[in-house]
Amino acid sequence: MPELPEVETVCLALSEVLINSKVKKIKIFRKDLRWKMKENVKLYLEKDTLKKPYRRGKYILIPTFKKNILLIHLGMSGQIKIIDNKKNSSKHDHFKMIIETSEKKIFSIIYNDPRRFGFIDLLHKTEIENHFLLKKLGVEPLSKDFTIEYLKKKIRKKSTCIKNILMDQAIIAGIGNIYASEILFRAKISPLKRVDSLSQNNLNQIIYATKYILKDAISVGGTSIRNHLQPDGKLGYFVQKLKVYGKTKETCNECNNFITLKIISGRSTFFCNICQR
DNA sequence: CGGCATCCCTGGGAGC
DNA sequence: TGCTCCCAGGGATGCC
Repeated sequence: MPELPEVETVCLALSEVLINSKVKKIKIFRKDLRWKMKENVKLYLEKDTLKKPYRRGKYILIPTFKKNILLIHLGMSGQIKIIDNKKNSSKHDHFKMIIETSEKKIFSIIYNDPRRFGFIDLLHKTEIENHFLLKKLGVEPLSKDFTIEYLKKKIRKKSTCIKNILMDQAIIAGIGNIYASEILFRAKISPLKRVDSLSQNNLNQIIYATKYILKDAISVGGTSIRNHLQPDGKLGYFVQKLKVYGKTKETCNECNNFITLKIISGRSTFFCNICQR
């Protein structure tokens, strides 16, 4: 499921219950996710108290009072569930954290991931800068640092198409396959357009569209497709606002031309070949 | 170095 | 209904 807006939605939902919650118990059902989960996740986290979660790219980071950080990546199929403590665990629940909130309520936080492309890690606050996954990440697209100067610098000497740039986590952190298509439709630029042929105006359109689409998606709880739900079980309504993603049997709402599907770097890419140039 | 293919894993939907 | 095939929102790795 999870691109930046979905991960942000998860962070917001976790913030509601996690801040100042005490970790009563950790249960690890499976360690072999994308990388093997370390034993210290359980050792260090139990009895610690959690602080406000935040997001970096598609990673969720949950700091603790003992200056550790719980790092969660949802991969392709990972979900966080906030549920009643008494509920039985389901298939593909790999990690469970029982917490007691500052109001003495008990919840289970579940990490469920059928494909196990996700990852859970625990690191000390000081290790954040050098973490092998986090240190590669590019700019936050919703931050002030995502500027035309930044983008120009990053695409200099590159010849690949703009869609690959939007999806490159080392350049912009958090955009995945759905939002790359939606952003480029909004910007009216073809996903196939080589970055060395983009005008100043094109780059500005891309930056504007990126911020617009991501903010809009966050405001409605992300996109629910393929069973992905928000942590409280609610749907994310951006699925109703998708203009091109998965719409090959439908027409462009601007020009009535059928939406085109093309595989770019192995990923399905949707666009209107009339409106997007 | 850049760009692309391949691989990790399971489930759901399409098509027969 | 049941089987097979293909596809899936991520990202590291290895090859050219």
